[in-house]
Amino acid sequence: MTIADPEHPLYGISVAAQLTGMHPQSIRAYEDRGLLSPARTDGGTRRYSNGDIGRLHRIGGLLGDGLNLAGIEVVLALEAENQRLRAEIDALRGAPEDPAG
Amino acid sequence: MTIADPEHPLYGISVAAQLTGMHPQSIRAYEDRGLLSPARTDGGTRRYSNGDIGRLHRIGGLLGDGLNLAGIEVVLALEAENQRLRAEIDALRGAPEDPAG
DNA sequence: TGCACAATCACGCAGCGTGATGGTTT
DNA sequence: AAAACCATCACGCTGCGTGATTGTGC
Repeated sequence: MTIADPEHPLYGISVAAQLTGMHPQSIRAYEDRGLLSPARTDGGTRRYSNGDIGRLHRIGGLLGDGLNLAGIEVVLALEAENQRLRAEIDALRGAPEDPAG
Repeated sequence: MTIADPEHPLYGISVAAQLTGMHPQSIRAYEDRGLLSPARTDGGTRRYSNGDIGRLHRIGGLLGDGLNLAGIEVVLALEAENQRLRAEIDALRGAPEDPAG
């Protein structure tokens, strides 16, 4: 069931805009800054996955906190690394490998 | 030798400005934003430690990368947490508890 | 065929740097 | 008494949101 994959391309940009409360132009600007990389159709139209929507929500939260795009880029990278470090700690402690089972 | 303590208050704001290449007004603005908390004399004059200077250098680096103050606040917190997580991993791996011995 | 999309330009608002001012600490 | 400090105001520059435009994909 690849359709349930969080990275499966599902939405056009206007739907992504509705789901996130963002302006389509803003979403394109975030992509220009490298904050996300949605899939594209053969013709070049963007297709957003649920993972992309989640990432846009995180971006919107950080924007609401007053961060600019340069800061959001660094923060997202640090948060990803942080998550990886926490997983490593769990593994070293012998915790269950995957809480989602 | 408390004088060697990296948190020992040493410099006035103009010296801190020289050491970091920053404008004194900017340094005060960073403090207003909660990015650092230098010591104060009884009269209220700021005194910067070497730790404060290092933090200002890090702030300057992030500013050079285009981050705004809101982003720098989040990044510094994430970097501190990141460092703590790495130390925890080292400890779990049986590395020496304190490299400074 | 029509509607949504792509890419680009223009304008307005807010954050930040920095100079100026007047009073206080060292 | 002088020099450095404090806090605050004012102005200019830049990043970002967003509307308008013209052409293309679905």
